[in-house]
Amino acid sequence: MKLTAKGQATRQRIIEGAASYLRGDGAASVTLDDIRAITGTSKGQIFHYFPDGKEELFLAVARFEAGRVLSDQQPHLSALTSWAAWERWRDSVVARYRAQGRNCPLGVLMGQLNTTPGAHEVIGTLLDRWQSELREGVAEMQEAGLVRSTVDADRASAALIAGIQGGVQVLRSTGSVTHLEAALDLVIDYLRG
Amino acid sequence: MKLTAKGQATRQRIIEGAASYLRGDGAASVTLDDIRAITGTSKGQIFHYFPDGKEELFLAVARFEAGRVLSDQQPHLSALTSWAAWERWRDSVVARYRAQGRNCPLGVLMGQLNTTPGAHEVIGTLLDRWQSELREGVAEMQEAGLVRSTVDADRASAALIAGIQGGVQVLRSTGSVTHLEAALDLVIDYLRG
DNA sequence: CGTTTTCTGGACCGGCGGGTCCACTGTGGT
DNA sequence: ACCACAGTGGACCCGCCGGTCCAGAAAACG
Repeated sequence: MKLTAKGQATRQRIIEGAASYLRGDGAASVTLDDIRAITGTSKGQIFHYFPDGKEELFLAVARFEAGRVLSDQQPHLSALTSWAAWERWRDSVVARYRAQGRNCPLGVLMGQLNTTPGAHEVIGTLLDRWQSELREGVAEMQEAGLVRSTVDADRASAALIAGIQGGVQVLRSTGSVTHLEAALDLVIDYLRG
Repeated sequence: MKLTAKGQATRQRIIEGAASYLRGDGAASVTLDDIRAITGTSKGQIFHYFPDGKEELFLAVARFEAGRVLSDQQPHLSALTSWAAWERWRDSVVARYRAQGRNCPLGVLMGQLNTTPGAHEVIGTLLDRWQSELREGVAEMQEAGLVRSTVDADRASAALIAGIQGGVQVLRSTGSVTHLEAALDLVIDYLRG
């Protein structure tokens, strides 16, 4: 499908409008009609830019949001070379999710995209990238002699990912970030030895 | 509402039938008609036993499943008094979720019950109970001198809960239990000092 | 027994929401 | 200027699904 500049802009407007809607309150479930209203478009346009309909659109939004998850942690995530940097990263993660509160755009999206292969792929890619940045950070700390070399960087980064995911999940049901903080702090303490 | 013995039995059949259906494959979303077919009942019965319809029924199923989550960890969960006991508990959790695989009944249920207060309450209660058993276990280990007293039992149990939740979430998207294992093992290592 | 209450089956309804269609309006290229 | 094709609006369709209703079977109760 050929897209002119105008077309590109509209397509992007749909994706970002949907994303920003999901970031707001009261977005337990989303319909194409919601998105149409919010983005000031029409059914025709939605199916013009996303011929496969809901799934294709929602996947695009999910990819967009997944990108934000990582970029919101920058520049800290890519430079975990000192304890101070780790702390800054930890704080940025907590701040981001505290601000997000109970509304988890990706969570809602995953709930709607009922376990389609594409949905798994988006989440899988996100977690992979995320974890390898963390693993890299741990490895660098080890090379600098700041983390004992007996620590398994793979396992530690996996535990961080799990802790964050779980912390966010708890945040979604209880509205509290204490679990997220506990998980992050405990793993960092573990790395400190 | 008065329920005869027969009525009780039917009601329970509906709940357990729905639960067992959710435990199986291909249950990305569930409709009342699915449940009707599976449990060999009729619309009339469903609304007879669950006058508030879908939400009431699904909450009942969620409570049932939440109970299973804890009872599946027994007797280990309530007797975390030695490192061997902790290992047995860890193994039982991993085994349970490995067997469950990608199908997370509670996860699906939460996806359908769109953030109703009742849903949060069920999850909140489950996590509270779970975490206090763990905190109790950590405290007992400290009293026995097996865990250093500087460890914050509250934080450690919160981190465990987060790690488990996140591990299960990763399992749901990737099909792998490595994150769950990493989180559990790292926290237990941390407790060991 | 009879009667009252519970239990069961299933036809039916209404609206919600994804998806289709088509006519109309730009816009870019030659 | 024209034409082909991208972009836009919105009416319309239809299957799904939660929920209603009622009639009849079956218990419980006196």
